[in-house]
Amino acid sequence: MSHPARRINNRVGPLLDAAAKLFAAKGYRETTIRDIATAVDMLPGSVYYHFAAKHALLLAVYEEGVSRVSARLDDAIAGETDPWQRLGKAIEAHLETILDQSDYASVMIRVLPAQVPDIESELIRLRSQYEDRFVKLVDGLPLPTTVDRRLLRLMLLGAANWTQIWYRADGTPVQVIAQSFIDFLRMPMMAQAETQEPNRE
Amino acid sequence: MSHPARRINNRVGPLLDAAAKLFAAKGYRETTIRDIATAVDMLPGSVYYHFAAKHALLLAVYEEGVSRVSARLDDAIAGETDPWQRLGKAIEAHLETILDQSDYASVMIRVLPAQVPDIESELIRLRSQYEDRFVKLVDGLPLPTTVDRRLLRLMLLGAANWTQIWYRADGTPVQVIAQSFIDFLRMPMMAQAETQEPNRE
Amino acid sequence: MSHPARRINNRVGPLLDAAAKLFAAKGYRETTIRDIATAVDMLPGSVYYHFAAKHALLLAVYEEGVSRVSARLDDAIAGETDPWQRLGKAIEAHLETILDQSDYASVMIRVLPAQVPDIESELIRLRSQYEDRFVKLVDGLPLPTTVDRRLLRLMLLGAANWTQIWYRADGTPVQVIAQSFIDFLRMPMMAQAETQEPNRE
Amino acid sequence: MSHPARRINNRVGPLLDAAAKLFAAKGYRETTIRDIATAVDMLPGSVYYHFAAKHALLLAVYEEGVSRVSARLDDAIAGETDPWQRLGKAIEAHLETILDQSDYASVMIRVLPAQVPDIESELIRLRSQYEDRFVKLVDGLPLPTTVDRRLLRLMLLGAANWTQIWYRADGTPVQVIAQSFIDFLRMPMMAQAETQEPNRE
DNA sequence: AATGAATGAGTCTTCATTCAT
DNA sequence: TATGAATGAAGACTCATTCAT
Repeated sequence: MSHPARRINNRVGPLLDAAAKLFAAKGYRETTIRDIATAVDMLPGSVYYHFAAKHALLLAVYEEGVSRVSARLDDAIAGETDPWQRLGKAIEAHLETILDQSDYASVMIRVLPAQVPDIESELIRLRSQYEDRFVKLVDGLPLPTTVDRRLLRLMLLGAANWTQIWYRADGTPVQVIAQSFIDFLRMPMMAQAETQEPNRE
Repeated sequence: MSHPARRINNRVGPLLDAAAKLFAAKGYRETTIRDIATAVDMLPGSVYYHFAAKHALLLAVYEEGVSRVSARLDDAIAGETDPWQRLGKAIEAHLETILDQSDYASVMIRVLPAQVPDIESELIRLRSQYEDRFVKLVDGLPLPTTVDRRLLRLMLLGAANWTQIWYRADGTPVQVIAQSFIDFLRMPMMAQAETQEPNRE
Repeated sequence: MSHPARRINNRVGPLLDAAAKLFAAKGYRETTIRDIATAVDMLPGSVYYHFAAKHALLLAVYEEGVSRVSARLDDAIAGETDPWQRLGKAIEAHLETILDQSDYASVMIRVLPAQVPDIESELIRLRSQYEDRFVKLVDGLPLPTTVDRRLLRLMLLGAANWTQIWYRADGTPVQVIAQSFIDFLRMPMMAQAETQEPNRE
Repeated sequence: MSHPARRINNRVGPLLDAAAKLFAAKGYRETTIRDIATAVDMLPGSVYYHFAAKHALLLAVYEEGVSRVSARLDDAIAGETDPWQRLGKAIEAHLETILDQSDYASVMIRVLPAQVPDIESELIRLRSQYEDRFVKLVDGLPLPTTVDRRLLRLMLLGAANWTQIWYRADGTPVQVIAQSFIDFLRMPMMAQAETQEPNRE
């Protein structure tokens, strides 16, 4: 009752949004507190009323980022039972979130924990909290025992994360990218290739 | 050969080496001119006798990086004729260079052109000059016509570049990583999986 | 009794207590309004409802400090008639108050008027209001006319105030320190020394 | 040969002088890097070419301060053999240095180690390095065994250091102050007082 | 009586860069 | 070739203070 409208007129939300957008677009070091403050029409010093340090802002963004991709991913695979379908949906959700839907999630991929020593361990923890989902997803795949599942996961996730470097919103749709990545792994390229180039051995 | 004048002055070499090592280890923004100068027992101001700006150092490193991976890659695929073998060797050379052998090449992967607006376009040009090799390599692959070769290349290269994030020198050997990446694409996982689940056709 | 209005509001007391404790422990500059507010479970802005400025808080603490040491001292010498005894008791009261019993009094010794230009003169006035007692005390001493009573007082008070720098609650008791200081002045050290080293001339 | 005139055009000297003067006059916290820089006609940032941090400046001042008072004191007592004479000369040297002759030495007395946590221990070490001289000086005194030499020293040094609070260059000369402090301790005040007021009871 | 939210002036510090020597 | 000494613009952060509610 004494704080009926705690959320009203809350500047923390916009502040985080601005931080997320800028961290995602320019990187952590390249973004200044002034940039963020200006974006929400504040003075630099005022930011410190809400966050004790620049890295506290990043941490909050990271947490929200993890929270969002995680939720999005869990949602996406909720209905699926086929292991490959599940992984496909997961990658699709991953890409959609980090490329299109959430600056928070983008930051989580773009900013490396090692760049912010003050909170490196927290950042690492948050990241793996999310990436663990892929461990399980890949573990669920019906694969020959010879396949190194860890490498498979790292390959897929690496490829997905690297899309941040080349993805353009006006190019190949995210869904196509995601589906292609999965297909590249599932489809027997060699076999097909051999069909193309009949063996004459 | 490509830098005849550079050999005349024996300080430029060490300077670039130091810059490459530091850019690779800490990143561009995180590395100061003083860091680099100190590493070669110079004073910050002295660096400017050799390079007009910090970004000129980066550019030189990038050039050398491209030069080195390119040479290494060309060398690696020189003897190979089989398209998949060629790509495999290329990825192996790529990974070996950026992970183990050359700080110059590491920088080329680690430092994003957009981080250095002053020379962004040159950096992009240098990158693609190298990556074009993979365009050709993937084009050379015997693939079903349905395969989007651009996406295939981006996936493979993305996965390869992202290894910088998780690779540890005392873990899985580079060659194994490279070969696995190729195998994941060539081998019909679905089919194999079905093999695992014996076909009752 | 001396602050009838102050009792009405029960927040001013704790506020001053906290300010006194912090000023005494860390110094004036080193203590922030937030430190003080936090100590009484308030917000920084709320402090300004009670005090117009940080230095107003200090002034109030100073006043209370002077009031406390003065009362304590007056009390201590009330029954004494022997001038040296009176001085001894005074020093003892002084030390007890500034070292052990009152953060308010500590502040009065620790914080120099010159550190707070806004209220420098008030602070000086308050200090001397207290120190004047020692002027009288020393004036009351039966001393050779050659003795510069001002210097004697300044020496004694200086020595007493400086105890703040080295005093530890678990070391020499305050009473012993006070008595020693007086004894050092009264006792004929030279003569005693000569007694110790009997002249055998 | 390559640095024949290393000391020529040296700004470190003036810089330290300015720092010492300002620290002595206003205190450590109250003095800004800008104050110091302005005093030597520099920009704030330039100070950092010579000293890595504000507290590094203070440390250098402290060291020089200790060095100066120590030398001055050692010099002053060099010729003296009588223990009280030696102590007297020492106090005189002490007071002259911290009151009149050296801002460096003043700082050493004025700025408390606890005010600068970063270098607190070094500051304490430097202080005691100097104060140890007084331990020896007081130990050398022919005193009744009942006298607590530690307290005697602390009293004397405390009184001396506190002169910084009240000393005015146009008042009692330093030599007189020093001599009086010693006399107060040596002379049998009680006895003299009794002489002055012969008991006729 | 107190709070939440800010302000703005100022703090120490960093760092790419310059330039006379 | 290189250095010593700076510059200046910017960076993160601090803190006493204000004020509408």
